[in-house]
Amino acid sequence: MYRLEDLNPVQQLAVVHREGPLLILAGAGSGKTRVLTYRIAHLIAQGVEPWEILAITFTNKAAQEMRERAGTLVGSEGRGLWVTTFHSACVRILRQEIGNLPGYTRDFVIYDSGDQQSVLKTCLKELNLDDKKFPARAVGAVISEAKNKLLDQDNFEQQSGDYSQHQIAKVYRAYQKRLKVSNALDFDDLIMLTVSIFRQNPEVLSRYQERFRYILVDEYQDTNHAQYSLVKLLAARYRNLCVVGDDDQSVYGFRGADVQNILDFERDYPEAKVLKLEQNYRSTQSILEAANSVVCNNTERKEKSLWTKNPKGQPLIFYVADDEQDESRYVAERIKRLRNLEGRPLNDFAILYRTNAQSRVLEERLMKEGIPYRIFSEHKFYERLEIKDILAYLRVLSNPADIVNFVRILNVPKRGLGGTSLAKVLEYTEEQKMPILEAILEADYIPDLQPKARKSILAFAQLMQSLKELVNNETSVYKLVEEILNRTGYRDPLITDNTPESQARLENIAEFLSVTDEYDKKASQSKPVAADELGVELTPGLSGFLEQVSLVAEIGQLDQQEAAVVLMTMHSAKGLEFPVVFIVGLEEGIFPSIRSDLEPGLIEEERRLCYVALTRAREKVYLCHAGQRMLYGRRQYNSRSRFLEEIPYNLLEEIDPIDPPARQPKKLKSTEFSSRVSSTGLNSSAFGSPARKLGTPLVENVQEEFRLNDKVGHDKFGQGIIMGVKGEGHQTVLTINFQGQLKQLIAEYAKLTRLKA
DNA sequence: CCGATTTCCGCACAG
DNA sequence: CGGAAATCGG
Repeated sequence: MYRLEDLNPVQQLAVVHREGPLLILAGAGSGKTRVLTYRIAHLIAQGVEPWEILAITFTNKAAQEMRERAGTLVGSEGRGLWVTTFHSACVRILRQEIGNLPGYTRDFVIYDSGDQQSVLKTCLKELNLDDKKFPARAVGAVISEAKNKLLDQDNFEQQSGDYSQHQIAKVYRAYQKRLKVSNALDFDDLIMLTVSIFRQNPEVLSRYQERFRYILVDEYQDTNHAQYSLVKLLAARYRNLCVVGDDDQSVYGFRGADVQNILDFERDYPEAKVLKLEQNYRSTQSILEAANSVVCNNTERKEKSLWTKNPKGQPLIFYVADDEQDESRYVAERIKRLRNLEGRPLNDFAILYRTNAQSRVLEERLMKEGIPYRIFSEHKFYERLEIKDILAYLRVLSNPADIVNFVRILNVPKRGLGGTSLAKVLEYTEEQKMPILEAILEADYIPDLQPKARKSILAFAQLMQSLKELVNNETSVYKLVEEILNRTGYRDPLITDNTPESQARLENIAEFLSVTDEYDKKASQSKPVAADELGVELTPGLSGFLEQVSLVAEIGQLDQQEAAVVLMTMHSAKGLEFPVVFIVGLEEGIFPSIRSDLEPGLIEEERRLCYVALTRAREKVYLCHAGQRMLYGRRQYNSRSRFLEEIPYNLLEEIDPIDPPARQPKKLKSTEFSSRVSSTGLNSSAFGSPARKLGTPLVENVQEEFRLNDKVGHDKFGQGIIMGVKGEGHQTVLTINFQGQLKQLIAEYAKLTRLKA
């Protein structure tokens, strides 16, 4: 059972709000998952049927967490409730409504980005496009972007202007054609085509509108246009749409997320109720204040001010490293000391970086120091070569038209069938317009094949035929995979090899087998009983298994409970929290990334990322800057990240209080922030300003008109207290706390009056 | 056709 | 620098 008393007043309002649109602006650590799950429980308690509720998240992890937490609140009352990702919801709808998409059957397969890539390469070759001018990756990105904007191949062609766009429009068309031949959809299609079916078939849409009378969307700031439209369509009738998000945490612009969706919610739904969850339960005041003062430099954002009842905590610690080696040494050393001095377990620590390339040095250091660590999101289980191979067998068996996966396995293991034979097979398949797996049964009629190749293809065809019988006899997935492995001899070369890599592959295969076994067992229990099964219906058999795999992409991570420091990008840290957080590489050109210099708006996204990173921490934040850094095989000299300058000085300390006080721990001198080295790595003298060493004061006579903690008055913002002083003379920038609202003002222009304390 | 060698290229990323 | 793809030679 759930208790409303466990929630703060605003959270309660969010939970009990019943009819009509609701926008919940949920700051970092404000208990939004709690609100969402309680809201689901409350709706059900108020008599809403669970199957009338649709809760959408972005990641499987979030969906699973929400399912579990909702499950403990409502128990078996939750049967029929949908708590899923956008993609998984769309797949379920599409399996049902695929009849509205000519050319597709319900066995359709989902192509991942790798599969997508190989289809694109074929298309580019077919159209004789220079793959230097049109790299498959880039073209794929354009097509994906188009789909996220709901532009199908016709719309895209219409709105394409220059030559290059017209060429891409051709590729787009060819690409869709090839997907259809393979009875395949890519991830972006799942959303775009669901929307398209809804738009073209009002009676279909109507059924779903009637069913999902209450819709909840998590991380609404991350929705792209297609997802936004999908939600809008579904909610159009009952308008019981509750969206939760934080515009300050929108960091996925690069994959089509549009912050405007959340900013415009009140325009789309004028009757919307808006609630702000501003109490943070996670971080210390210092951390929160630092995060706020960084993000308040952004212009396009909803005003909000996070606060907390938590203690002030210690200042954020700032370390200037010589280079990336020194940086990693510092991090490792700090972790060791905090473990010794404060008895912290390894799981307390997270190291966050901007790009994956930064992880290696850290890894090497941790390894050397014997500190157990775990890299979050190394490449995905289902994307490993051997797993993809086995999956390719399964996919072709389930969908005989699947060309990409056919190509993948034709010569795996080695059957002496290379590009030449493959081309002939493909040509024949295209002419005959039949599924490729059926085409090769007629290998005798395929022209121009070498006798050896012909024989080999026929043998392969018969092998697949025999495996297909197993599928038809509803053999368990486990048994099927075992038969594939045995009959193809897939593991033989790995066993012979006996290298560490081949050993790892064999282990992965063994793990895959246990995944299939688990699936067989789970799916055969017809009723979802346990609470954690809310919203997951497993179809027994191969197709159900494949769907699960396509949508989940990551294997249940149960065995990763062992204590270890975690390393991850700031992006993947979103939604997580740690007692101690290290943020490394605070350098212009790294973080913020080099690209934010030119593209407008990008810097604001980087700043939000900084906000996300800082607010992951509960107790302590360590910030590192390296004066020089080896990256991508070249040495870079970067100046300090502007984000460091945006944190008020009184919240930063350069000497960690856990150090023995050799000298008095000093506050950072503001002058140390004013000098910058140009990001080209050359010193700035070439640009007119005199070369000088970092740390040397720029201005000799500092007029200290305003000092920390001075009380000041402003005719617009009222009374405030100075939280930070940065820069000198004309450039002095003050960070002022006006009743919880942090503002950064230029002292010279702000017309401030000094008040007596 | 296959393995070895060279060349190329580089943000963030779930589904 | 390191991984993936392209190219070369047997």
